[in-house]
Amino acid sequence: MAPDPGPATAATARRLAPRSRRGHRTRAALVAAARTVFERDGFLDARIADIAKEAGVAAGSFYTYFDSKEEIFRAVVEEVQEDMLHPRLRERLGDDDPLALIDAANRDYLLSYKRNARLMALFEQVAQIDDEFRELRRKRGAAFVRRNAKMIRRLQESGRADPDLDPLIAARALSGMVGRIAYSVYNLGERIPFERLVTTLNQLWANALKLDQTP
Amino acid sequence: MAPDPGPATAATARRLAPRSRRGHRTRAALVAAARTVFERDGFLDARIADIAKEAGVAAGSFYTYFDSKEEIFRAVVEEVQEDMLHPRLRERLGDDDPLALIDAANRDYLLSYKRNARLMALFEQVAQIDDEFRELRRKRGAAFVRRNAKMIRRLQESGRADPDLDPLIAARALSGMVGRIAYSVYNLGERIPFERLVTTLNQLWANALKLDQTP
Amino acid sequence: MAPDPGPATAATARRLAPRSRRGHRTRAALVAAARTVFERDGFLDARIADIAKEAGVAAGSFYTYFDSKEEIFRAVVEEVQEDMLHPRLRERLGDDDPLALIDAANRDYLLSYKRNARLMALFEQVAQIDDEFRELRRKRGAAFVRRNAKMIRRLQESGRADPDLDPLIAARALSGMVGRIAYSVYNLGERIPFERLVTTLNQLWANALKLDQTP
Amino acid sequence: MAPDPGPATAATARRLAPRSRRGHRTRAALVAAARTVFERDGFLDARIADIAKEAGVAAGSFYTYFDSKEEIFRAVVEEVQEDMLHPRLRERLGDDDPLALIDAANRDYLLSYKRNARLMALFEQVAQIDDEFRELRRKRGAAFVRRNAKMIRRLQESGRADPDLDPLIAARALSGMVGRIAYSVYNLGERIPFERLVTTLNQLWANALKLDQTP
DNA sequence: CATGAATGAGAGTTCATTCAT
DNA sequence: GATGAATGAACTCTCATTCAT
Repeated sequence: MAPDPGPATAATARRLAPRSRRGHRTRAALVAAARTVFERDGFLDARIADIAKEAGVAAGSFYTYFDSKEEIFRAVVEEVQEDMLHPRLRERLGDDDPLALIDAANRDYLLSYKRNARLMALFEQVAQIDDEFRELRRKRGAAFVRRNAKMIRRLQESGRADPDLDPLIAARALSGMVGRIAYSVYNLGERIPFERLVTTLNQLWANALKLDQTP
Repeated sequence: MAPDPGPATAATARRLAPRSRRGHRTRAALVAAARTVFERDGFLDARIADIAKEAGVAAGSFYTYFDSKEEIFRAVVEEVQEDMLHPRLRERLGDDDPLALIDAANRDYLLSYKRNARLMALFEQVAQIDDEFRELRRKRGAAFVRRNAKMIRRLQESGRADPDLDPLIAARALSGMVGRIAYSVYNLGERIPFERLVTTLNQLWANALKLDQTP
Repeated sequence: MAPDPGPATAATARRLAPRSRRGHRTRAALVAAARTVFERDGFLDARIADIAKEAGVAAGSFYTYFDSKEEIFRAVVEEVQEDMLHPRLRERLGDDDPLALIDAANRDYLLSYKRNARLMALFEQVAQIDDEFRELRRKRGAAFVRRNAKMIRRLQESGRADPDLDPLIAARALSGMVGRIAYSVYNLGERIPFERLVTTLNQLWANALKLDQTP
Repeated sequence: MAPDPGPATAATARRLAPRSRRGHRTRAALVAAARTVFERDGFLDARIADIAKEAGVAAGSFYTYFDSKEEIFRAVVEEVQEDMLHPRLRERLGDDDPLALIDAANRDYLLSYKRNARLMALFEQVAQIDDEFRELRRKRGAAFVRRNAKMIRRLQESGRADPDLDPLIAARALSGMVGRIAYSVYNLGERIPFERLVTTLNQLWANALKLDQTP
């Protein structure tokens, strides 16, 4: 399974939210432009002026809605949050078959990672630079890990998973495994066919937890 | 097991190497100062002037030996290479007990990561920014993965590991798992006691490969 | 006669042209300031910061309109182009009296050279340093030469000029003669009274072409 | 005829002249290297360090013999002086045939210019930058002009040249004509075959002075 | 609200010149 | 004399941010 992005961080908008319709349009244009520019140039090389130009507004207008590059980046990230929330997953949480659950989680995570690969790389980059985003990333990972740890613990309790494993560390390790390989494949360009990747990750999870040996 | 840093990258010094004893001292002072400043301020916030000042030389002297921050960073990384080479590992490559081998590899990797944690984080940061270092990191990882894939294949052939696993993908996933958790623990500050961590990783490897089911 | 500056080189402004009235004022102030500073300090010793200060703007504002010293120098030169275009000359091109034509050309050239002497010297200096301006100067000279060569050829055909002369080389030589002496007088300070200079150059042209011997 | 370089300017060596044989060798190597580097890179882009390297000596050694780039440039120029002095010309000064005299002067000048074209361009460049060299160039030209003016005056007195010409201005103009066209051909690359050039210049001189009409 | 020009601190970089060895 | 490393003043250029219109 994979990192849980957690609930969308409430945008503590430092600047006022737009009140007019025109304001909404401008703000939205800026956020869209920022995503384009960030994905094209990376966070560091993206200039405020470029974002404004891409949005078709004057440079100064940027500051009507955002205080800094970090702030608009947060807005961009928030826009993508929903897509990363794996809504289908929740429905299956009641599912009794751990293998099906693992498959769904891995599949969902990899698909949504693929859809937003460029942005995920950006997020990684910014997390290396900015404490706020590092913390944000940590929180997402932690939520993920918590959920997986809970699942492992439940499986151990019902005698379906290796009882010797430390459930929290295992959850961390296995979540990290999926997150890392997604990064390698969709951002560094390592070529692994999708089905093959999902299948292997499922096997590794199942084996690691000894799911099939303790019926 | 964990990423193999591979052989030390030859320093393609663009500026001339020092020819006098004094020059050697200055160059070394700069590299040491750079490590200090990078670890303190991060790569981006480190200024050439600060590195020079920390080394006790004039700002211009930096350019006697290096062309850029990237170049001195490379020199810093190269200095640490040796420590990351796990020399003990090779000796045990002939070892017949896969569990012992895995334990040694994980243990070595985590220890050397811990010793150079700050620098590893820096390396990660720079790899997110600079293509040259991204590629360097990729190469290290690939060497690691190759070695692990070979081991997995051998174990499969001798009937001691799950034959259904794709050895290359499994190697990638499991190597990534170790690398990622090392980063979490030693750079993001997730608290996991060392022995506990090693033991759990060993278990996860052993389970994932189904080492104990095919005697 | 003398070098033809040719049509004004279109300003391939690399930075954006000003869009507001204020912007126009600032840009114009910079160009004026540049001329002042260049004429005072020469091209090499002129610093961007001095030009900005002379224009009464911040140093950084220079880069709103120009990318380099070369570029603002081009703008300065272009501003002076018009004055160097000898508009009166064209009107007399139909003139039938070659002596009057030559007198007009020499007189016009020397007068406009005198008016812009400092700038002409600068232009010469920069042409010695920068290929773009060397080429620009070459083009101007060539246009001049072409025109004079055409005149010589016509005079030869109508039997009014020495038929033994190579018209192109003669045009080059005589054009160069005027250009060079203008430089000597107005930039190196060789003292020759204006009328005397014009008269002598006219005589030399007339004699060199043998105008008065072939009626 | 053409600019007279005048007598070699005494090198007011600011640094001591070399006393040892080794010193002589080093100094000579520096001057030779300087010529190479100047001709390759131009005066402005030539760095002291490059000259020293080209000479195969340490950067600091430069200052054992020269105080500045200007000073070593003067040494380079002085080395070439002799070649520019047209020794053959003097022998023919007694020659009675003005046409032969003019031909010899133009021919000699153009040939020596061609031989040292790159250096002449350099000299021109430096004269645009440095007052000392501007003055040096002016003096050379003046000597040339004086000699030609004297010749013109003599021809006028003996009734063999146009008596209406101002001899000094004519000398300046015609000397400049040759100097300028030599520059165009050998430094700007305007293509004129040598014999054609000499012949045309001779004709222009002869015509301009009306040599053949006043027997 | 939008505009787009102005600001100016701050970093990188060069290289002539000095000087201890 | 020769070496080559150290110096540091000087200058360019960038761009986030402000602000008058």
